[in-house]
Parts: sequence; structure tokens; C-alpha cells
Amino acid sequence: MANIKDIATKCGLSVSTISKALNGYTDISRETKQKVVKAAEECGYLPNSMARALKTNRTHNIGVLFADEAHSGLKQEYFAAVLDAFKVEAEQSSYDITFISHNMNLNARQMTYLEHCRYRNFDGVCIACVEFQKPEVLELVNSDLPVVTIDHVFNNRTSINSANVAGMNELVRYIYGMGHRKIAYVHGKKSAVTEQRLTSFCRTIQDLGGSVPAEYLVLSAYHDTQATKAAVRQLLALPDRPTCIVMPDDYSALGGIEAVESAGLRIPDDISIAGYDGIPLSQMLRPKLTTVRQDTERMGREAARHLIEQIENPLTTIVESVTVEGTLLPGQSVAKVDPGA
Amino acid sequence: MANIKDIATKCGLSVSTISKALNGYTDISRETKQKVVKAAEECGYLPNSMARALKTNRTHNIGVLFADEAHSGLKQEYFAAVLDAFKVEAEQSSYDITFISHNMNLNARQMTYLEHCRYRNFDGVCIACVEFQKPEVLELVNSDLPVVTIDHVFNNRTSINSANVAGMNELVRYIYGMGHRKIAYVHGKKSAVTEQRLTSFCRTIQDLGGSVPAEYLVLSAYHDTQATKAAVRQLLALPDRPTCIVMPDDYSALGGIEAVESAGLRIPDDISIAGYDGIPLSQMLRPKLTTVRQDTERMGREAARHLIEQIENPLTTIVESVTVEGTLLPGQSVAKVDPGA
DNA sequence: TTGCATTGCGAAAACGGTTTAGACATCTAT
DNA sequence: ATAGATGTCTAAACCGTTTTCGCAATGCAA
Repeated sequence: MANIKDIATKCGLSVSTISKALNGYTDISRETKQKVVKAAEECGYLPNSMARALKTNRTHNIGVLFADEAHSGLKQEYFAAVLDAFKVEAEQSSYDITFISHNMNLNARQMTYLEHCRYRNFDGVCIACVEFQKPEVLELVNSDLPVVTIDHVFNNRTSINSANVAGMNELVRYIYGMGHRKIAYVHGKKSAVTEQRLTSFCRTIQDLGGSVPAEYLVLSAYHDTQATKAAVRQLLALPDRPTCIVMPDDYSALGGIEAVESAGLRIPDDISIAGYDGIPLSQMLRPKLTTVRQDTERMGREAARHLIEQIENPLTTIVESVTVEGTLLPGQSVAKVDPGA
Repeated sequence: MANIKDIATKCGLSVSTISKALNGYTDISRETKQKVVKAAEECGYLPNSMARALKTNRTHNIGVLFADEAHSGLKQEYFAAVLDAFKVEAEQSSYDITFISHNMNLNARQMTYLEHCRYRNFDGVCIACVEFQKPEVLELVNSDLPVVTIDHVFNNRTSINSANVAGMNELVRYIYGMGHRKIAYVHGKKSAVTEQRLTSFCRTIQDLGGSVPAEYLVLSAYHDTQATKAAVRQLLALPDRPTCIVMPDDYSALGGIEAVESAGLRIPDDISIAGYDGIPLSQMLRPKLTTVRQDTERMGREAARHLIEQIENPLTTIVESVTVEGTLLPGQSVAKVDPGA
């Protein structure tokens, strides 16, 4: 509750001296500084971040956009893990994080994301798990705020990207190496991530000398067990059924697994299954899921590091796309089969 | 970027008039108000939350403490869901939410949670998923800030609590009703929640005329599949093995299930299993897990509602403990057995 | 006409800091 | 002795609001 003025009178010094003493200015003598620090400690003095921000135009607060109305990032293990790592790294540099929303109201209407960021004076913004093409998101991306995006590349913005192309390539090669030639892919809804995985999936198979029939590519949705269940059903009903199915992600793979099992098939004996994400759950399943672990820890930390770098050195930092490699988790859900079959 | 002064000169009015016009003061004529609102709109004016907070001592920002060094609430589906609901409700009342941490540094040392809250001028605080007895948490709880706690009761604070006693009672009665008489409980580490469930577990069995041998109560930890796996192993090795095991929570149940299956037993034919939480995952498992669904949606919303009520009506609001009922999800992991066996 | 509410607006003092420009004393070199 | 350099501190402006109080103009009743 004590403010800088209280300390000043207590020390018999001016307000400016207190401020300088506390902020490491060099034109304050050693003794004065010590006296001030001691007095501040005694009074339980805490600077007022609002007053400070008002004057300096820096809040040490980062806005994170981790959900729009469609998906809540918090409920998806992948994004929750990224956010968690982001938070840890940001806090280590003394930045707080606040959720961005557009539910704050301004007069009658609601604020856009950008307006919200301006209102709160965020020093920078991290965007993930949204539909990146929505005008409201674009407005934010094209603003003059420091921005880092996760899993989506804009040419004018730094982004942190999971290595989807390499990851899918590795996964497909593994599956191929196990002998599979009829591999289907139940993919998520259109997004940068989906496109990368999808093209990598197709190209890798082609590179290996195979081909992908159109009916082996089925649209589902991320994190949606029901949609994936339906998609897998559709695949199982095919006259020339695939021997292995790659799911949109580990969680929705549960839906796929259910479809497979309710069709009386066993994994991996009768049909093989692979996921994507490598969330802890995937390795708790039996059989352990064959999947690609995305390095959420590194993604979150890199995002925070790059954003803070951008905030603190706006002139010298350059736009870049960081790619974070994943790891193949072989699991046991893909069986060794005879390629000739 | 435009501020209130710009609007003032643009309108040929004073700064105070602009402020009043924009904030619904009644001593401003209808025409002036319209003129001001129009000008503000044209300039893309946004109030500066820092300046406003500095003056009014209200930030419209809520601090949430959802993790300490031990657990990160974000990574647990239960807490992530509660937080998500909290966020939605808070945003609807135009409150933002910011994570509380003690990693911000003040001079040389780190801020305590309370100091962080004061520094940021949070209007109120929501606490969950922490060790409630830690001095640093207590300091926050006993401060003069509006506080709401989740799943822990302090006598001077409003709390939102999942109905653990009723939930466990219902679960045990269901299991008992299925014929089980040898029911074990692998429980989480000591906490208010654990104590409630544990006493409810024991009392219910006693009320039903049964008894709980000491070796049927095994300590594990929440959200820890390895610990739970070990605990279940221990139970399976017992000379008089239980016919049903209740797990700490749905997620750690995965560890229990693994222990059971790797012992060559089948669920529910050879042994029955129950969880707690009712997270979506539990119903994706085969067999579907018998569990108690906690109403995370309501818990989060109630927490936000009560906190905001407290913030906005500090004098009239009273301390209360809200209990949020859960729902038994019967699932198929508890088999019907012969009570005489 | 006078007196008194009422209405609509503005001046100015906060809120709690940061930061620039300069005051003043002391020291150093000439 | 003097000019400049150095070290330490202060005054004051400023950041963008809110809010109290005062004032002028108007309306209305007496």
C-alpha cells in the first residue's frame, strides 16, 4: 500500500531519487540506494504496474489467443501443453500472460481482438489454435504489435511450427517399412497443418513408389472422436480396405479405434492404426499408439523466447519461421505385414 | 491511439465532458453525448485501461492460480475444463484473466503470489489445483482481496466444491449394488478432496454393512499413471484380492488398467474398475469406465459468478460453500457379481 | 423583478509512477 | 583563482483517465 512518495518522505529524499534508486540508475550514491532499498523493504513497497505502464508504455504482459468460438485450446492436450510451456518461459522473463478475447465490451459493441490488445496494452501477442484466416485474426496479425504465431506461417510474422512435413514423412516411412502398402489418412479440417501433413503423406507414399487412391483420404476433424469414428467406418466399408489408417491426432484416434473394434477387428492384428501428437495418453493405450510426438515443450518455450526477443529488441529482430522437430513413437499399433498381401 | 484529449479538442469540449459522455454520466446533454460518441468512433478511440485502473483502482482483471510447481493445472483435463468455463463466464462480464505466478521478480527476490496480485492490481482471485496449506497460498487466502477457492474450503472464503461425498457415496452404492463386497480404493495424495472421498468411501461401505480392510486403501497420486499402476499391482498381489478397485481419477485409471491387464486379468470379467472425474476420455475407453462425472462447466461458471459478485458487491456478499453435484456414469467397467462369492 | 432549482459543462486535482533537464557542491587541471 | 568535469540529487512535466466542485445559463414560481 505504500507508494513511492511514502518512501520519499520516510527517507527524506525526493520522489525521483527513490524511483532512480529502485530502478538501477547510476547517478545515485551507494549509501542512498541502500537506504532506499531498505526503507522500501520495510514498508512492503510494491511498484504500481498501472502507473508504471501508463508512463513507460510497457506492461510486461503478453496476450495469448488460444481459442476462438469453435475450439477451446485449453481442452486440447496439445495446445494446453504448448501454453503451459509458453507460460513457464514467459514468467521466467517476468512477463505475465492474459487471455485475449473479444467479449470485452466497448460502448454497445464488442471489442475485436486487436482492440482488446490495445485496451490492455499488451507488449506482444501469441496466436495459436484459431482459424487464421478470419478477418479479426488477420487484423491482429497485421497490426504493429509484436506477434508470434504457432503452427501457421504468415510472411510478415515470426512463427513456431511443428515439423509436420518431416513428421508425417517419418511416420509414413515407418508404416511403409512395416510392409503396409494400403495406407489411408483420416485428416483434420483444412488448415496449414492439415495441408502440410496431407501433402507430405501423399508425396512420401509416391516417393516410395506407392499411390494413394482418393477414397483413402477422408475428411474428419481434429479432436473429434465422433467424426473420426464415422470416417474410419467409411474406410472399413471400402471394397479394398486399407491395412493401416493414420488418424488426425491421438485423441480422435480413440474414435477410430472404437470404430475398428466395433467392427470386430483387432489392432494391430487385423488392421493397423497410427496417431499424431504423442500426448501421454497415446502411450497409455494398449496397444501403445504408433504416433509422432510433437515437442510441445520446445514449441511453447521458443514461442515465448521469440516473442520476448521481438518485444525487447524491436529493431534488430527478424521475422523467421522456426521449425520444431518431432519424434516418432513406434508404439505397437502398427503391425508388420507382408507387402505382397 | 487517439486519447480522450484528442476527442476533446476535436469536439471543442473539455476532457471531463468527454469522459462523462463516454461513461454514461447524466449531466451531459443528449446531443453532446451523441457528438462525442460519434467522434470517438471515428477516431477509433479506445480507453486506456492503465490510466483508468490507476484512477479507479479497478482493473477488471482477475488473477487465477491454477498451478504451483508441483502440478500444472493446464495439463489436467479436469482443471483445464474448469478454467475454460471460468474464463467464458468471466469474459461475459467483461473481466479478463491473468495467471498468477511467483516468478515475477522484485529487486533481487521473487514476488509472492499476493505481491504479484497487488502489483497487478487484480480485482479478485481464483485459486485451484494448488497445495492449499502452503504459506504462500495462505497469505493470499487471508488477504483482503476477493477470493474464491475451488475444491477446498476455508472458513473465511467462498468456495466452489465438487460434491465428493455424495459422488463417492453414489459410486460405492452402485458398485455395491452390482454385488461387490470387496472394494478397494486407490486414493490420491492427502488433500481436502481426498479426505472427503476417502471418508465417504469408508462410511458408505460401513452404512451398507460392509467393512474396509486397511490393505484395501492404498495411497497413490492424482493424474499419475505410474503410481496408480504400482498401487494396483500391490492390490492384485493381496491374498484376498478385491473384486473392484476405485481409482484416484479417470486418467490415472489408465495406469490401473494397465496393471490389471498385464496381470492377465480382464475388465470387468475378472476384476472391476471405477474412476472419478468423468472426463471425455473415460467414455472413450473400452469398456467404458464406470465413474462420476464432475460438472466442470458449472464449477467454473459458479466460481466466476461468485467471485465477480464479491468484487462488485463487497459489502453485501456473504461467504458460502457452493457444492456442485456430479453424475454417476455407469459405464461397463464394473461387472455384476454374486455377493456371496 | 427577485430568488431558487435545475441543467450542462469545465477546471483542476488527483492516481503513482518515470524521466529529462538542470541545480549544486566538490574535485581536477590549468 | 578559475574553468570545466564529475557526482548526487531535485523539480517538474508527463502518461490518460476519473471525479469533485464550481459556475453560468436557463426555467420557473412568487
